[in-house]
Amino acid sequence: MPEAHRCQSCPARGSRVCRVLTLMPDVAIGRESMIKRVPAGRMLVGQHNRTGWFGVIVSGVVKLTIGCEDGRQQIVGLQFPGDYMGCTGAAPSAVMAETATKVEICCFPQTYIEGLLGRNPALSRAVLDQAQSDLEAARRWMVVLGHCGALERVAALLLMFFRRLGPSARQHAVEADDLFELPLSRGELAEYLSLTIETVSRQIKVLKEMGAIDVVGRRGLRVLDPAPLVRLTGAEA
Amino acid sequence: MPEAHRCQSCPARGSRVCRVLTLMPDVAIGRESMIKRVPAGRMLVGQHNRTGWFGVIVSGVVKLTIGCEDGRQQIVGLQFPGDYMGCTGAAPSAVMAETATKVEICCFPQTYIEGLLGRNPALSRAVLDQAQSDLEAARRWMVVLGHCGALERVAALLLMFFRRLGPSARQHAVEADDLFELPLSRGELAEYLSLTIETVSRQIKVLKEMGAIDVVGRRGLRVLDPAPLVRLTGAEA
DNA sequence: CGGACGGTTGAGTCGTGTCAATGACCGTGG
DNA sequence: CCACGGTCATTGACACGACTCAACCGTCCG
Repeated sequence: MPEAHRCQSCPARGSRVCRVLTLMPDVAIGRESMIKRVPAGRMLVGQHNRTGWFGVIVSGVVKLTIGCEDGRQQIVGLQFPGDYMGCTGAAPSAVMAETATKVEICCFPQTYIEGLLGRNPALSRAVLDQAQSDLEAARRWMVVLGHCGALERVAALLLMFFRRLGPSARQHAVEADDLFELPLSRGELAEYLSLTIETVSRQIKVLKEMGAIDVVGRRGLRVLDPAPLVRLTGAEA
Repeated sequence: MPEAHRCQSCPARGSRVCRVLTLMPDVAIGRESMIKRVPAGRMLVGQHNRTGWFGVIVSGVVKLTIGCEDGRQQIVGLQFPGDYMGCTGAAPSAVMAETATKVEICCFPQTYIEGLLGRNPALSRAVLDQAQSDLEAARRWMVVLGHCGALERVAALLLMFFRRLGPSARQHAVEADDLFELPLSRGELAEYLSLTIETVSRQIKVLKEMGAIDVVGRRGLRVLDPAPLVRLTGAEA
């Protein structure tokens, strides 16, 4: 498929990195990049491993985790469509990447991207911008973990999913039903929120009884009224 | 003072950004940069303000905070000598920067650095590298806040100060006494650790009774035995 | 249909926050 | 130089929230 076509219909085409890449005259995306399709629950980047590639997520959600000595692991970030993957830094990282859902990634070989970064300031600027916005996001999340109780944490996370994956973010606006699928299991929600599964479950129940959300099955979520969620996350207790 | 002299004796000269800057032939640091001297407790970057400058910390500690609606604020990061300040990103940030101690910063005008970044891939690479290592540090700290109890958190922070500010990091190795000064008050320690002042105080007492540390006055700290601190932070409970 | 897994619900404990009082440090002014 | 006051730090008693342990339930597979 010619790269013009592939990118034009790509959900990630609006991202900082992709905007720059598609504008670069000497980059033939169709020839250099490759769409990786990965099922859920697969490890993309192991601890202290370099990737060998650099990619932009086209669809799906990737969780970034750090493993603890006791065997448990904590989720320290989530990557959505448009975000890039694959550390461009030389230093090996303690952060691992694992697919939370089925994922499609548009991948370039690491060496190819490294060359581009050295030659093209606009690209490194785009990558820098995203790294800084990731950093900002991580710091804002630290505040949630620090100042907020269990209910507020759950509300903040569900609200985030609603905003990034909910019907408003979807391509087909015709979709009348505002039901969408959570990319994480209860256990993963707990790992991200630094809570136990039981507490997460209880707080979801509370939000349900408040009339803010509706839960269908294990992963289905409907936001009936965003206002209580916003109120909870805005005014940290 | 000629820039060669100033940089040669600068404590920050080993940092990624400075290494690149001093190697750039067209940069006359002495002409473009300016050493800012700021007393403790001064706001460097307010909320949603752009800085107008870009700088590398020469001495002192800067705390990065995010303000909450309830008036309280949380510390989300600390910047030490060698780290850069001043967001190069276009987006205004919710993160504020405030001096924790007396601070010296080697500052460049924002416009000057922006031009350099657009022209010089090595510099943007250096900035990108530090942004990514800041990101990694923020994520590792999230794990501390998430998985660790009060004692472990305090131990982790004191150990970090010991490593970055302690006698081993000092220029004059002749200094026999391993006493050093904490850059943060108890209240600030609490804000960084997401604990209360009282809890911080109690845990410091515990560490003292373990024989790991000795506290002199309000800010003096002596690490008598790093081992218990390392053990506490390594094996998160 | 039945097992297995993930999720929900309940009772009890422990840790940290809260509130309140005391104590130590460090400026200021006499 | 010392007395004083304010701020910061320490210590104690108590309450509340989240974790732990344990049982149950629903859903999704074979």
